[in-house]
Amino acid sequence: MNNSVDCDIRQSLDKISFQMRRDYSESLRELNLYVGQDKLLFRLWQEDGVTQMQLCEHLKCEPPTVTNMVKSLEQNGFIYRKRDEQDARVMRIFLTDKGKELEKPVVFKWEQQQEKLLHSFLPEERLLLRDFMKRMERNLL
Amino acid sequence: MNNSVDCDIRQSLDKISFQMRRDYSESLRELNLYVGQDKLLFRLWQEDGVTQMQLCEHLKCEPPTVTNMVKSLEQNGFIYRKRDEQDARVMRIFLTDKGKELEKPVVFKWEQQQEKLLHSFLPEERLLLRDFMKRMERNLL
DNA sequence: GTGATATAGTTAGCTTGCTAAATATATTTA
DNA sequence: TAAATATATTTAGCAAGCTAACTATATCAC
Repeated sequence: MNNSVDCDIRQSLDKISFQMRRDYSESLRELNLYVGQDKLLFRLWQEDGVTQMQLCEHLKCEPPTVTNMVKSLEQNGFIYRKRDEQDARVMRIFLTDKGKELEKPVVFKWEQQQEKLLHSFLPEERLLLRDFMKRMERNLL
Repeated sequence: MNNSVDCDIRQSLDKISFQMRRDYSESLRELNLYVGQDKLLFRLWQEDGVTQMQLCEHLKCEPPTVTNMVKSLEQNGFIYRKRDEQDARVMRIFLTDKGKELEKPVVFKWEQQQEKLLHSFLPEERLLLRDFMKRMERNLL
């Protein structure tokens, strides 16, 4: 029954991603963030003043999603928007001090979550698992 | 750098679940379903006339989420609601014929998705992968 | 039986996601 | 130069999720 193994894998993946998202979401609420906003901020920690279009590409989501996320993050004082001087269509997004301060605690939460997910895995198992994950990732392209 | 492997695994998992959800969501639209509704229907295919509370437990989500999903599925004619005769607080959910007919095409879509995710994996790799997934699942409890 | 508590479900309002359609600005083309 | 097209963003409205607060019904305790 090859199929039942496949089915187990799909269901397990489903449970893991659901549970991770929920746990992580709850954990981020302590920082006054919603799940997904950390990924947007991560792009800004790498390079400040990025356009919404660039955020779209990084988050692999559609423009209206970015509009909403940016609006929420701006209302909470983590970022601010500035219209580009060369091209009046584009909005550039900048971190406030409050937004910059989130980097360390967010990265710490990522590490916490990784550790929770993987604590029972030996180093060589982690390498193999990474290989499997990357292969599945490619399969979905 | 054990940490960079862990980080890769978390990010990869994130990408896989995001992409799977998106692909699957798109695929379900052909059946006029939204992602997540299939899981609710699955519970009803196993046992018709279940209460909303039981759906909550099965979906591992909160009561308002079920209220909304049930409302949407009812409006689209896949299920209907009936108040319990013994206990006037509880709502029992039943499949319509239209809802029953979805079982086969939905299961087919699950199989399609499994195959897409795993097509490059050998049978023994799938067994090992399943083991890894189950271990991660347990780690999150 | 009356009052307190527990249970089932709903409503309101927030988030991330989406699509379709609208707006504003740039660029290209005739 | 004027019209057509392309690009960046926003708005409206939908879905799954959530929490907090509410309603309605049951049950338990006195």
